[in-house]
Amino acid sequence: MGRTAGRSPADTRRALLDAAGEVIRNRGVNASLDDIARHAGVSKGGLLYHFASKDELIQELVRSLLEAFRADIDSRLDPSDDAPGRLTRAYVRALLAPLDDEVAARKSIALIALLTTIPTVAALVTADTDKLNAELYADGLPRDVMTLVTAAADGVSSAPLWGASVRGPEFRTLEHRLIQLTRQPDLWESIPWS
Amino acid sequence: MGRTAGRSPADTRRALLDAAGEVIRNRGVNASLDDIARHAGVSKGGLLYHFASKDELIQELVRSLLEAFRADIDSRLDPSDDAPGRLTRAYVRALLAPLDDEVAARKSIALIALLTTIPTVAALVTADTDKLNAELYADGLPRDVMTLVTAAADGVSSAPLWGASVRGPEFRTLEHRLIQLTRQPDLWESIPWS
DNA sequence: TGTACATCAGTGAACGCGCGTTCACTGATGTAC
DNA sequence: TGTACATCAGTGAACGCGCGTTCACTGATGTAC
Repeated sequence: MGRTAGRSPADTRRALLDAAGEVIRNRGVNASLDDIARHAGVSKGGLLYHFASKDELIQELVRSLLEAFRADIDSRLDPSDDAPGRLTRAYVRALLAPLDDEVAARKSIALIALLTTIPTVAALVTADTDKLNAELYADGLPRDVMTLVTAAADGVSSAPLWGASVRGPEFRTLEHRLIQLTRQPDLWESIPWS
Repeated sequence: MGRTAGRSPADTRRALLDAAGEVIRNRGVNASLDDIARHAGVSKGGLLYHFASKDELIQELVRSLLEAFRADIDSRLDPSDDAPGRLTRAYVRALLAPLDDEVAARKSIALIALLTTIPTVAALVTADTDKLNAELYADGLPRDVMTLVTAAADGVSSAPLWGASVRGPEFRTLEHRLIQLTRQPDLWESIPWS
């Protein structure tokens, strides 16, 4: 098993990705490999044994974050729900879940946005976004309702980027309303717009 | 006037800030001072004559971006409109204005988000956000309507961060609907939520 | 079961390059007389 | 109006430090016999 006692290489790899996320979240994209490695209890050389370069580390980190984000959404799909809008509902739940949620995927949204600075990362993220958006558009809701609901969810989830708090009760109410709109899109469509 | 012919020191300073924005937008936060200076047609030493350090340059850049953003909102206030929600309407117009708008303020939202990585910048941005949010909360709309409308606007404006396009006609419709909700908040408040 | 050898999972020192910052110098404009 | 001097707005070479990457080495585990 090598020099490090008590954990498998796969554990070390995972620990390195987690450390990369945490350190980058705090210190920004130019956090040093030394910082990251130390955070995972490994030497810089050890980090580079697992990831051949900093680019590769970050690429893998983003991939794992995107996967976790998607898994978070999927885990919020209601198995007993196969009405139109079920994916949209899971999306809303995932993005509006309380920020102090223990699920790491939620916290990582800001991190992904941050990493998008790097061009190769941006390409990865765009591809993922396109795929998810296509699924949302095919979720069976009127396009305008889906657009409103996902935009509002995106807005709440992006607020922390600006330092705004979304802890107020109005955001819980908003979550309920958005979900209700996906269940009964007519509530929106039949508003007597002047 | 010094060595450079044809522009005042103030022009050079402005050119440096603009160059910093453009270069950082393309190359990320660790764009070099050399790149930025060259983009403004000045030597690295010349840049440092105007801004004593990279930190100071970035701080000033952010300050100018925040000011431009706020000026963009204010410029969209309708002088003939003093009904409740007038600031919220200007906010929606500013955030949903077509992305290819010539106004630089709109493009810079992603840039500010990007710069928020840097702790000192984050503090500046948070303070600005808090102030604007306080004004929005005091804009005379029911809190739930204001929360929905600004969240949706935030969501649309943050979409480019993820590589998503917001060019579709549904986003123009959304803008209209959000504005209408601020004019007649009862449209939302009187929905027969089950 | 013991021994020899290979491999795996690292360590940590050294290198080299990029970049922020410093510094000595400079040429055009403004001012005093 | 011409001359001397000060200042302003830069230039560009040099320095030094941090950080990504390389590299020679190492100790624990796995495998063959």
